[in-house]
Amino acid sequence: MSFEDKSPEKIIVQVAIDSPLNQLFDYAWHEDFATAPQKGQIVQVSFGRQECIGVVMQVLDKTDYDLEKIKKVQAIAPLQPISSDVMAMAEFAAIYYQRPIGEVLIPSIPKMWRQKNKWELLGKEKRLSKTSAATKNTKAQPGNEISLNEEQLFIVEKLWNQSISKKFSCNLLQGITGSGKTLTYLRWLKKILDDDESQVMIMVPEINLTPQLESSVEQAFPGKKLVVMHSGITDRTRADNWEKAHSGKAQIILGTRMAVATSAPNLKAIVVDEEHDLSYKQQEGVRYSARDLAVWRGKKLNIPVVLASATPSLETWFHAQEKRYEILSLKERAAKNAKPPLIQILDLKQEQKAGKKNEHGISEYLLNELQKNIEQGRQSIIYINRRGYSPVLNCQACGWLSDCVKCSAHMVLHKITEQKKNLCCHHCGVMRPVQKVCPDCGNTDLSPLGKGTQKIEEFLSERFPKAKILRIDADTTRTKGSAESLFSEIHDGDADIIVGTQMIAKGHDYQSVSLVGVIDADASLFSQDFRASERLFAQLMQVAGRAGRSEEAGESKVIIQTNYPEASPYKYLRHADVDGFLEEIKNERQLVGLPPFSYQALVHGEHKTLVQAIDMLKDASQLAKSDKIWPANAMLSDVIPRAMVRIAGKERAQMLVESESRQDLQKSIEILQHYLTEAHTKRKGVGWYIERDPISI
DNA sequence: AGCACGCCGACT
DNA sequence: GTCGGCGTGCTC
Repeated sequence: MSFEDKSPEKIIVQVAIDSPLNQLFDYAWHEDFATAPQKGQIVQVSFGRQECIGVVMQVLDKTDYDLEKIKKVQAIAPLQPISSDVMAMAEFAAIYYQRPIGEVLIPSIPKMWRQKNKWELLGKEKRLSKTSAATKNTKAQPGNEISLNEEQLFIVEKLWNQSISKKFSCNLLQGITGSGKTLTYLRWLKKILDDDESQVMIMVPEINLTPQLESSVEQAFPGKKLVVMHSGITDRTRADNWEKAHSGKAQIILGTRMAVATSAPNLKAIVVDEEHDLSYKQQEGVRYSARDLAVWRGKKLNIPVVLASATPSLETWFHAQEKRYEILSLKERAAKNAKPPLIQILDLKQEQKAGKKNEHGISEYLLNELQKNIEQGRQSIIYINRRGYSPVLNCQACGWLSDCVKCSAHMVLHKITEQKKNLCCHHCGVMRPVQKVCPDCGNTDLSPLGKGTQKIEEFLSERFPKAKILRIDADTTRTKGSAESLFSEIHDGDADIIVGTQMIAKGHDYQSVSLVGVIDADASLFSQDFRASERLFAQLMQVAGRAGRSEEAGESKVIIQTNYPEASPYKYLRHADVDGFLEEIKNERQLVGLPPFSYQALVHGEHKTLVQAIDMLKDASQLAKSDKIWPANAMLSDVIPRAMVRIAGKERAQMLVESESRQDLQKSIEILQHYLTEAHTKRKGVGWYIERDPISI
């Protein structure tokens, strides 16, 4: 090659790379490439001393960078460009969540597609194992469709009309447990899929907890190709599934929050099931809300979006009230004769006054109900949202508590075997054997304070020695397949009592559970977080829904123990009054100007020392507020230590940015980002990030 | 963020 | 004499 080659007509592409640098990098399009560059193409480039993959963001005929230093694109992935809606969504998310575009886009591409040496392998068909499942699926069973009730049919029709009109619309599909939300939206999607080209996306909170979901959705669409996208599948499967969606070969994309960025050329509908679920919010890296992005994507594509929930998030519910979203309610229980469970709020103070016993936090009344239920051969659930044996170990002589060295949290006592107990920090994961004596005073009488699932399990097995008790929490479901086998034990009727955390509330139908007992829910009433009561309500509604899903269960009862029966979540739970509850918290929020009546972003800072973390945020805050273009409408709070100051040895501080105007909030976080970047260079070891729409503050 | 280069301390 | 500590500087 000679210097005459430096023709000015060189094609330049701007490439997004997975790096924290907030910029694109210019590369020359290799003259040997047979095709012209296109936005969205996945390419391999040399970046510094490393080889990495990038995405073409723009095609230009010149560069502002030094032409001498420009490198050539090395290879093009054997794939179509990423669909334009995903590209646009990534560009939006990069600005909205204040992260470089590459950090948003590149991680959404499966790992194997990010390795050039795997490209060829991925083109080849895998072994036959998975294809047999597909063949099984083609065995359609026509006429086997469950017939919908009038309410459901009406909604299917309404959604179908939206599909025909080819316009964006967002729908809140609100219906109590057992009202057939899933059945309803599946039927609508099926109509869409009558067109062989069409694709649909279904998002669910945590698919690993509902292994049977995949097959049940598959059965709903005989002859159609379904792929799943979640963290529980192998890299190879994920790469294959992504490609099938990306190329249009798969019609149904079922997955968790990560699925929202799956490229799909013919997407015609998006469903976000259990839209209120917090797992839609990514809590590390780019802290996006998959639900919000799904709505954005639907709008971009001019297709209908369905947000389904029995207990919608206040944000979604409010949009529906304000007529920005269409509200589709399912008010009837689908199964005839299935009666809603009786919800009792049990006042523990009254019980105590009446001299009733309360063993291990379970009232005499609840114990008696348990006893009755066992005698009748029915299943019961005891819900306690705390895993482990006991939340803290305490020295009664000197008051020592089992605190974690690296975190501002107690270490939780876990029973490993009958004899052996460990202390474990739920925040940094540190685990150590429990000491025999108090490290401060040498006292040998250390006692566990409070109770978790293990302690309740232990107590119940002493109290009901003949009953079969199963515990379901993060500890018993850690290994692959263990959740599945536990749940099938329940379905087979092997368990009399199920003790568990919120894990038991998600998705599963238990046919013969007729008693749900909630113990120790009060703690979240006093949380700093303004969303705590909303969460508690949703959670309890969901566990309550586990009772009486079928006629088999007969008269079902939900007993919620509390010291504060007048607290609003309990008040509305009594009559399962979702709208009443949401109306009340909406009014509260309006009064104090909290979301959805304002928009928020939380600026996090972290460092080994709290002072440094705080100072850094303070500096940025000062600079930002005195900037000429700082919006008058944007409020910046004081810098405060986080509720949990220390995690894994890092001290954390925060400040809140709030505005009634979305645009002004955007403006202000851009200003803050600018100064943080400056301030950051002046300090070493200080980390920061801006979290848009924080779920807990 | 990676990954280099670069210039000072305890080891075969 | 070298391995390695992490300071700072760059990535089209």
